[in-house]
Amino acid sequence: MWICKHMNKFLKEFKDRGYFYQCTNENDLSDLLSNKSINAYIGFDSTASSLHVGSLLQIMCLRLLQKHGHRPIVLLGGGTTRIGDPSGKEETRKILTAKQIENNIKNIEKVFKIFLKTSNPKLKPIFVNNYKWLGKLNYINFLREIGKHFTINKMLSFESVKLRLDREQSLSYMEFNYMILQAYDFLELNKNKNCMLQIGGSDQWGNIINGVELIKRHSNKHVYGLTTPLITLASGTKMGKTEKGAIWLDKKLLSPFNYFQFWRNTDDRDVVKFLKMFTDLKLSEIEKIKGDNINDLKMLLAKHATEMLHGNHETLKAYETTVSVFVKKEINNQTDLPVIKLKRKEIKDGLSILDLVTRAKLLKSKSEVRRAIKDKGIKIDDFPIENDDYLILISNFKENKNLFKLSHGKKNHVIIKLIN
RNA sequence: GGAGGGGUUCCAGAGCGGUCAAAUGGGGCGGGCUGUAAACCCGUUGACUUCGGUCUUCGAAAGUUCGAAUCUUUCCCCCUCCA
Repeated sequence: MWICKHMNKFLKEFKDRGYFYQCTNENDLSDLLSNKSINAYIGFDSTASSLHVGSLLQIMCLRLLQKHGHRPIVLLGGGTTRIGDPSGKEETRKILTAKQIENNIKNIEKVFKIFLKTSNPKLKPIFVNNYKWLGKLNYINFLREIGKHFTINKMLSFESVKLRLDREQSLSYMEFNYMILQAYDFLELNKNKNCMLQIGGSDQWGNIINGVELIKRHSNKHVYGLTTPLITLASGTKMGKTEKGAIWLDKKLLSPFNYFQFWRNTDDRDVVKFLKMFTDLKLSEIEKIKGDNINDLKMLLAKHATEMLHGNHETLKAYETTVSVFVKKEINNQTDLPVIKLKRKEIKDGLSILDLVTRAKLLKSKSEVRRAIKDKGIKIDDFPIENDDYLILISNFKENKNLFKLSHGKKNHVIIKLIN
């Protein structure tokens, strides 16, 4: 434990928060981080139009870096996304068009501008797109300058490659080159942005090492790699994707209320871990409160996590909606729940509950609604609908209230509002 | 190049001429218990329905048959073994 005394503060917190998986030359890295302010990068996939919580740990790493006076470089892979990383993938990925990728990058940048906002110009994130250099590569020069540093023997031994070969799944030459390109990215960032460290998920270890070694051979400089663990939930699934879809970090794709609910519904066993990982609460503080009521902790987690992404105002709304839906069981106009508007004339002769539930997107088909009704799973203001021939009428709207709550199960609610 | 095995509903995986919208398990969804947990228990899990049924699904196309996921032919794709 003698190392701890000297351990760099950033690294210490990195470990204490549970971000650490492995790193190259820890002692040297620790010294470097203590002695000066460095630039460090993480590459993000640009295959989707936004990021989801699966990338949040990485983002938090950059945030922590910034907090300790280092500057984050965000690499959005316009070049490598055109290739597709074979790591952890069983099949060749779909190739996106240049236009799609550019749009994705633009949208993803917004996420970082939120999480990495700072008033210190020296710590502002640097955004880079590797298409800028990868797109210009000259094949012959590249082979001579970079390719000579890679042996096929070694490349074949990488987990990502081995897996595909062992299973006799095809691995295209294009994908096989992915790791070289990522290594080249690091070299490029080292040369032009003085980047000394690459961080990534543990599945990126091989790719990161390649970069570290390439820089050593090519430029005779020492740089470092650091990886984070793959987070699996206590329930055993991967973080970020639920049955209902990905937990997007974009309110157009997932409302702040649903984002809040995602955190509120964290498994008991993960709560303290997530408080450390995904909030800015001090570790000493978390130690103090970790024995508190588990549901209070979940609310705290949800509040902090949502606030970081969606801001104060949206979080308050999400919080109040949560309280009104799950605690007070009342609804009001200031709700974050989706609102479906009904015109008076639409319900004059009655509107089928089947149509209303599908229109509210609580369920996809009328058959599903019928089944749900049989199971007592469709409720209006918490009273289960008994029959699937139920009709919505003006009388459903109580006096001096022009709305009611329509629910599927305990967690899916929609406000139905009467308009003229 | 030779020999064989297979593609089934979200996934795994039965079915091998009618009783098959298709066993079973997982997952999902709903209900119960609770704490908007976990575990457990129950129900449900193609679409439309006037609840009588109707329509679309078993790799693709064509065919045999009163009738096909099940048989035949062609095509596409996977896998195992031998060279």
